Amino acid sequence: MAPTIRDVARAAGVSQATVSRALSMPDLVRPATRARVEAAARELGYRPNRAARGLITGRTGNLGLIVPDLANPFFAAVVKGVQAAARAADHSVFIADTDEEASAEADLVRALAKQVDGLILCSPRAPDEELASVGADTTVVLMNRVAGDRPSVTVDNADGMRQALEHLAALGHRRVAFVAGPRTSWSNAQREEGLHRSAEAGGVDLVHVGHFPPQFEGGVAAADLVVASGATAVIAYNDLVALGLLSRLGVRGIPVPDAISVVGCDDIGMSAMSHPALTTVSVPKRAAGRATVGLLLSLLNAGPDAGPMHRELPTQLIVRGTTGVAPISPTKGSSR
Amino acid sequence: MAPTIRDVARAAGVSQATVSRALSMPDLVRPATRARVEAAARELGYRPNRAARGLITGRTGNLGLIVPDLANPFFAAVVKGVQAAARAADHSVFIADTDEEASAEADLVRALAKQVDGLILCSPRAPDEELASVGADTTVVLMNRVAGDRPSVTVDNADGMRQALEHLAALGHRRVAFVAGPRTSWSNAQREEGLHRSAEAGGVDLVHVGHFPPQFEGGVAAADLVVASGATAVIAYNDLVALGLLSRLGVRGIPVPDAISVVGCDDIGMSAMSHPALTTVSVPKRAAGRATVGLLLSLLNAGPDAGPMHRELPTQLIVRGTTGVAPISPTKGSSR
DNA sequence: ATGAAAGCGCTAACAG
DNA sequence: CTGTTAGCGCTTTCAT
Repeated sequence: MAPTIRDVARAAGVSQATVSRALSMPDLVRPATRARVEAAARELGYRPNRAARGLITGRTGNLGLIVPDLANPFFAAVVKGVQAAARAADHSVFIADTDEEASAEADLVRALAKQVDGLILCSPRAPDEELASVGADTTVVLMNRVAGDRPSVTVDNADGMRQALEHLAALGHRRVAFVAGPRTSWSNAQREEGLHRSAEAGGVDLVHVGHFPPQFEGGVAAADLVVASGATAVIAYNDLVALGLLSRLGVRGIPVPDAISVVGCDDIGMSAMSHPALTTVSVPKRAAGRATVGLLLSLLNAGPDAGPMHRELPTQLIVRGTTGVAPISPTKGSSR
Repeated sequence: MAPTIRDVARAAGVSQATVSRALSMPDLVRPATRARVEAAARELGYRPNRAARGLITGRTGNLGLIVPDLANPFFAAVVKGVQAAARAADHSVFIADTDEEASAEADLVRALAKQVDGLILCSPRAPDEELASVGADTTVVLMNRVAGDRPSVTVDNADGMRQALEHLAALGHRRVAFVAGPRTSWSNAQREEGLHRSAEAGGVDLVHVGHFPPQFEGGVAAADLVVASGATAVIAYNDLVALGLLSRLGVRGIPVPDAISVVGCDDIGMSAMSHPALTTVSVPKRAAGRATVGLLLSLLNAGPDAGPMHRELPTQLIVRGTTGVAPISPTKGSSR
């Protein structure tokens, strides 16, 4: 049986209350007493039971994180950022994966709400209305999503798209395709919107290519549509899709970037490894994870008026090998 | 304030104990009463406080999972398997990432031990001695590692290597390199050993190429050594390394599989997407995660004599495009 | 500065 | 079948 605070109290010859104080509010006990308590605690290998403490303080020291898909390297990176920040603040984190199913989100929130001080919903797929009703009994902050006036951390998707489009325009591209991600993704909406604005401003034709799952396979499936669209460049919802695009273009023998330029989004590790390396809009994944934990913690510690409830992190285009000058004669309708 | 069991009891006009029973041991209360309780609970949106329950039952309903690196797709897949199985058993899971640092493992175990019913250490990097002392106060099961008589779930690494080597031998390869992973990885040791045995049996020369980090960069760094070794085929510690190998070979203009064959291990999603697609030893990642949760849960429910304390899952070679017949004149010492 | 006692939300005897 | 009582490990008044 693990030692309890009573054991320590007995060993140190003080009351439970004193042990409690010595350990969590050290300046409330005489140094000599504190030393005795600390010695006894160390001796016995005492570790306070957080659940019991939580029962009374109302704080569990736990955070929850819900993501659409852990197998997606983007979310894996976010998780690492969240982890690191939580650990630094001496919190543990529950992680749950919805498998891209919007309906699972509310369930998971309910399941976790009672066991955590706060919850991070990363890129939630549920519609705004549903999101609004969720998590009444715990603090929740959104990441990669804005909904009502829920606190949130986002990245500047629109600006990233602007950078990408200006880069392509500067290379002479006048017809650019966008391979859209999940319909329910807020980031996708942001990216589309940013793209439309920039395309208009820059006199670029924007071709919208269906919605595809945010995975390699999505890109593979989208590639032929992109080619047929006559675009000389394509921006993908994310790097996974861009990589799928690259793969299918390779199979069809369409040279990148000579015949068509490709831009991804997120800058997952893998994208630097493709051949040629993928030009992509880098998103600060780890930093966003850390920032979200920071926001959540400040909310918990200082209440809702502790500062700004929204934070937006910058994005940055990274030019690598998949973008080049537009071909003289666009590959309109055929690849020859 | 969230409703407590008292609120429900009052609303239903029964005692707390009856509510507790109605909800967790339904057959101990009269159907009519049960219905009243259930109605009241639903009405109030009552959700039992698991921490409070845990305080008395000694069961938290939480599991802990510690992995070396969430950004590694292999572990991401494992995590998904663990997640799914835990959720099915109505358990939540704490996940922690050690960043490949062996010393972080013990700390994390200590931090989590009190809050979980059991802990899964996935591919722990700590030495056996250290592992033995860890987790006295909670049930821990190992995954991808055997240490003492700790319960564990592993995969048949040696057999996977055998399959890979026999495949290569059948293609005429007589000199095969192995790019080793982390020195502290048990899986790596298993793979090396399996390889040595099979190489001896099959009359194949095995060349051991240093230890490299289990990442893309590791493979990039190893490629030139492999080429210089005169091997006509190479087996990598894992797919990430194999992909790095492929990349560097591509840069050097060495055709795969014509000049050299490449085999990976793990079968992470990405490996089917390379060009050519990677031949690899598939490891049942999700299934291993599920099996580990199963073992842990049976340990918790039925005690240490509930059945076998070790499970080994099979591995399976998947032949794709990076392996082919050995070149007539091996690329001994040079690539021309 | 320290101790005694109350109680967080829940379940487990033990009566009835 | 159901209510009463005790108490899990801890923090927090309230005394002293």
